[in-house]
Parts: sequence; structure tokens; C-alpha cells
Amino acid sequence: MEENKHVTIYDIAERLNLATSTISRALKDHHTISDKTIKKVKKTAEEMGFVPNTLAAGLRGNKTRTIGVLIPTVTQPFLSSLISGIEITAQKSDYTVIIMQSHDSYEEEVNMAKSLYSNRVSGVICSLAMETRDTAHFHQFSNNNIPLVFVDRVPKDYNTFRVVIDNYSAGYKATKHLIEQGCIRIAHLTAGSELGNLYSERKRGYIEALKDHNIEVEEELIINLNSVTYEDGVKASNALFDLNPIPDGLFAPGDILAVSAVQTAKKRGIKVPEEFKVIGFNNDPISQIIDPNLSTITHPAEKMGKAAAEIIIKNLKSSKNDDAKEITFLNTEVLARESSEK
Amino acid sequence: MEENKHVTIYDIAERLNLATSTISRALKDHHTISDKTIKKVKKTAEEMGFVPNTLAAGLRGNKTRTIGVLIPTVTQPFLSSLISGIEITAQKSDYTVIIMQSHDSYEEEVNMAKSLYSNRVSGVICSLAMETRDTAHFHQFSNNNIPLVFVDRVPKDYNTFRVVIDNYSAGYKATKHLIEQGCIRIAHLTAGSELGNLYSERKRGYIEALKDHNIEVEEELIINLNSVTYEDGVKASNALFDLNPIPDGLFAPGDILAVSAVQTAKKRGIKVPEEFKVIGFNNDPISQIIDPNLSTITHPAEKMGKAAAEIIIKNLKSSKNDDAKEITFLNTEVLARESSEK
DNA sequence: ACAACAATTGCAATCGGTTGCGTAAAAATA
DNA sequence: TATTTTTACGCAACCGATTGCAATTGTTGT
Repeated sequence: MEENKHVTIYDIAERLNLATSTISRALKDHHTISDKTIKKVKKTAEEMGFVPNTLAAGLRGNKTRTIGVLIPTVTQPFLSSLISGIEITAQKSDYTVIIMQSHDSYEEEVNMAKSLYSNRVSGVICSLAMETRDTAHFHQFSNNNIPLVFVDRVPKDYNTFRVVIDNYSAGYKATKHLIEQGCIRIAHLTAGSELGNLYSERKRGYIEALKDHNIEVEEELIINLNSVTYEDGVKASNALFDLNPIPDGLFAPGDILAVSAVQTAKKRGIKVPEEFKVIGFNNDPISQIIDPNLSTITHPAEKMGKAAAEIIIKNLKSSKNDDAKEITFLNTEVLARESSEK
Repeated sequence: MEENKHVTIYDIAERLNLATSTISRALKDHHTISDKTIKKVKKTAEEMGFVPNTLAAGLRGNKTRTIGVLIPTVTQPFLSSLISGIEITAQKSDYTVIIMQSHDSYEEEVNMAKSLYSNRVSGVICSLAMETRDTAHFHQFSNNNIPLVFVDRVPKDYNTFRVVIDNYSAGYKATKHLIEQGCIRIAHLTAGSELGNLYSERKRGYIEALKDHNIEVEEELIINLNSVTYEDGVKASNALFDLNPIPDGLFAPGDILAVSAVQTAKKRGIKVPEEFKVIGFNNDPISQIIDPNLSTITHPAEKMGKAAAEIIIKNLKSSKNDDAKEITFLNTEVLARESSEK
């Protein structure tokens, strides 16, 4: 059994009769090292199969060129696209991305945050867990000048970078779209989470849109969900369809919910969009699979990821600690498809 | 601006008038340290906000309790479920998971592998990129006694652990199911990739099933795809529906392909399942969204992830270098739904 | 030929835990 | 009381790359 010990710069130094400092500098094209030596060192490193030990470099320099990503789960289309965007940008600047999932649990989020800090990540991008009520576990980053960017589900009162969409106006747009398609009794599903209150923002947009069009806000058409799942969506939809008369439209703040409504409607013989128009949120893949295709609100996941990563990297470069932590708003659009056709 | 420097064991040692070695041991409940001291150290560490520096520990001990996961992308449902499984198991044993995406590119896979090695991960779980033709970039793990587990898309000739399903028998089962549902002219989509030849295995199962049931294998019913995408699926489906007569069944080795076939069929007025039965593969979420619901083959993603992580952890514990690298086969099942009903 | 300066390379400390070995103090045994 | 054993803790080297500063060699000017 061949047991190649890791090759270090000491091994290279010994082989070439040079100091480790010279090896280290040569590998980074330091200007004080002659071209001849640089070439020789790189060639030998290659031959010997040298791979730098990130741990040693990180320990010494106290910077790891690693971006920690802390999100509820990777299994949601929005979040996996977010990761994709982060990775694309990170890779361009030679940063490594490490991903941790909180599974929407506060406790896990706290643990993972500690773990990221323990790994001395250079920056952190986070979308809060549903359960999260306080943000004390992020102070360790802020206090140590580690750039922190919240994305999508962001705390309201934390002075750091944020990359979001305008959930209020998105909710407004979605509702307005249904109104323009002829709906006059529009239902809405919503969910509670104190910190990253994006659902309440969407709801606020929904209500404003109704008011602006002189449509009465009916409390019985607004259903509060425990969780944004297919099952809860079905339950809520059935409650809506038990009403007499049923609503003629639905703004669901997530495509899964919208899909559950469409399928429940079909099951009960309610025609979408003729009798019941639906608009979802996120533009998940399923929105184009379901029949009828789902109208929805675009959610620029990849762009948000890229923006977040860029903020981190820019901040790391110009390490000036300017306390202007801007909020980046990205655009959303109504994607009108079959489920809301006149 | 509060600039809390990282708290180290030296800081704790100084405060308590103890040696760093004592602090280090106390924090790990070493038996040579008195309970009194342990309690005191832990309390002070907590108070001072001490978080261990993983880099330092990893550098010294040459082990990081980190599992590297190298997969094509996190955006595929199968792979994100795989990650989920890995994480659940890893977390139980207090391992950290770091995820890297190859985006099905050979070059990126090589780079990411190097990066994982550079980060001195304790073990590696990998599903090969489509492009990958050789596996030399994994030698660095094998040669240094870092446990390596391939999952799903695995190389055939590499002596290491593998966690897979029996693609041959899955293909056989899928095809047999269609035959039992009355199909006699079953089409098949397939794709090439030399190393992780799971499509060719599924195709082999398809062919064997046909033969066993005395059905002629017609080359024109087998379409070779460049990529397993919705677009290519549509193209292939159209080619099949241009045939006269059209096939009466399709075994698609992926749910996206199956969905594209179903939707293309609907567009052309071909009734599913009456005129054309379909079975997919993977049991992706979309398989339950599409109408008619898709029959499919289960692919135990989460279980595979758990199994892979367990192998890594077990191997790390009993660091005995037994060269018996077993292959773990997990079960698949036919999930009969509407798209293949009689 | 010699000072002045530039171009290269080496020395050694450093980052923060970990661990083998040594030692002092306390407890047990003779 | 003297001696062995146990308990509890300290000393210092170590992991591998980085970097300020010193030292060496080479080049240019006069």
C-alpha cells in the first residue's frame, strides 16, 4: 500500500536546495523571485504532486478565501439556484463555497453559524431559517469584520448587507394582474415567520392592490398556513372551495401552494382558469410542468446569489470598514401563463 | 467599531493561569484533567466567547472531520436529496459537509477535487461528471488513505467504495412493467457517458426485458440523446411520434425526459396512457405534478447519501486499511401511476 | 576598482490547537 | 515516616505556509 505523505513546500525546498520562503513566493509569482527560479519551482512542484495545504495558509494568514452559505435547505429550487449563482461568481474570483443547511431550525442555524466561524470563512451569505427569532449568532461575524450578507429571508433590524426583492410590490403586482384578468374575489395564502417577514410583505401588497382597485378585503379569503407545503396548500384550497361562492382567483406566495390549489381545483371539477385563476410565486420548474401552466412571479435566484457573492468579494478586497451596508433590491416580474388567462 | 480579536486557548490559559495544553484537554474532557478544572475552563471559554479554530486543529492533527461532496449540481432533485442524506448522517457523528459542484465538467471536477484535497477533507463522496473520462484526479485521495465513495454515477474500474442501484434490473423492471400493461412496441431514450455508464445499463435491462418477452428490439425505437434535458426530450419524442405507427410505450431513464414526452404527446393529441404509456425514472417531484401522474422508478437518493456517509465515517473510525472496498446496492421499485395505466 | 544600489534568496517568527513526555503534588501503600 | 502510585498539569515541539527583515550576490556608475 503506497502511503504518499502529503508533499509540502519543505519537500520542494529540500529537493531544490532553496528556502521554504522562496518556494512559497515562487508559487505565487512574487516579484522578488527570478523567473528562472519560479519556473524551476513550479515545475518541481508539479512533478512532486504538490498541493498547497489550505489549512496552514488559512491559519497563518487568517483568511481562507472561503464563502460560507447558510440556508434552510438545498432542495428548494429557489435556493439551489441561489447557490448556483453564488458559486459562479465565487469561482471567478477563486473563492471556495461551503454550504450548510439549517433545515429551517433555529438550533441548527446557530450550530452551523458557529461551525462556519470555526472554519474561519472569509464571508457569509445567509437566508434565515423559518424558526429563527433572534440574530445574536451572527454577531461573531459582524464583530470580527467578516462580511455578512442576508438574502431573501432577511432580518429587518440587522445592520448588514441585504439582497432581496421587493416583496410588497411583487405581491401588489401579482394581485393587480389577477384583477386585470377580471378577478373580483381574490383569495390569498400567507404564512407567519417573525424575522424574515416576506410573506407578510406580500400580503401587504395584496391588500393594497385590492384597496387601490376598490375591492373589499375579505378576511375569510385570507388563509394563514402553518407551513408552506403541498399538504397545507391542499387543506387551504379545500377550505376556499368550500366557500359559497368560491373565490374567482388566488394569489399564492409560492408555486408549490399554487400547484396544490390548481390540482385541488381540478379534482373538485373547478376549471382553471375559467372559474378560478391562479398566480404563484418563484417560477419554479413545476410551474411549467403543471397543466395549465402556472402564472407566477419571477424570483431572480441566480442573480441574487451573484449579487450576494459580489458584495462579499468586493468587501473583502477593499477591506475598508465602511459602515454603509446597502440593501440591494432585485426586480421581479409577472409571468402571465395559462392559469390566469381571461 | 468593536474589533474583537478571535479568542484563543491562549487567552483562556492566561486568564486562568493554566497551560494551553490543559485548556485544550479540558475542552475535550480528557481524563487526566480534574472535573473542577474542566468545569472552570468550559465556563470561562463560554464567557469569553471562545470558538475553536478548526484550521489550527486540522493542521496539527491532519484530520478535519469534514466530508467533501463532489457532484455535478445541487439543482437536480436526486442530488439534493442525496446531499440531504449525507448531511443527516454526518451531523450525527459531528462531521461537517462541504459541497462542490462540477457542473458536469471534467475540468471543474479536477479542480474541485484538488480543492477538496487542499482543504484536507477527511473523506470524499463523489458522483462523476458526465464529461469525466478518467479518474486520475482521485488518486490523491486513495494514495493518502482518504476514504472515497462513489455514488450513482460511478467508475467501473476504480477500486474503492461504491453506492449504487442496480440500473440493469431497474431498466428491466421498468420495461417489464410496460409490457405487463400491454405495450408491445416500447421506445427507449438513452444517453452516452463512458465512465458512469448507468444509461447503458438501463438500456441493457430494457433490451433483456424485451427479449425475455419475445418482443423484437427495434433500433428506430431507441434514441440516443446528447443530453438529458427537457429540450432534447421533446426533440426525441417528436421523432418517435413521427413514426408510423407510433410506439405504444416509452421507458425514459429520467423523469424530465418522461415529462417532456408526455407533454409533447398531449400537444400532438396523443392520449397518455391510452395510446402511449410512459414510465420515467427517479421519482422527482415533477412526476406527481404532471397530469397524468408519472409512473416511475424510485431512486433512493437520501438512503444512498446516508449509506455513503456511513461508509466514510465507519472507515475513518476503524482506520484499518482493509482493501475490501464493497459495493452497496440499494433497491429500486416500480411506482405505477397514471401514465402507464391500462 | 570601489561605493551605491538593485535583484534574489534565506532566516526565523508566527498563526492556534494538539500531544508525548516530564514533573510536582496528593493519595495510597509499605 | 519513607516510598510507590496516582492524579493533575506544564513544557515545548509540531503541523505547513506566510512574511518582515536581514544577508548575499549581481549590476551600474564614477
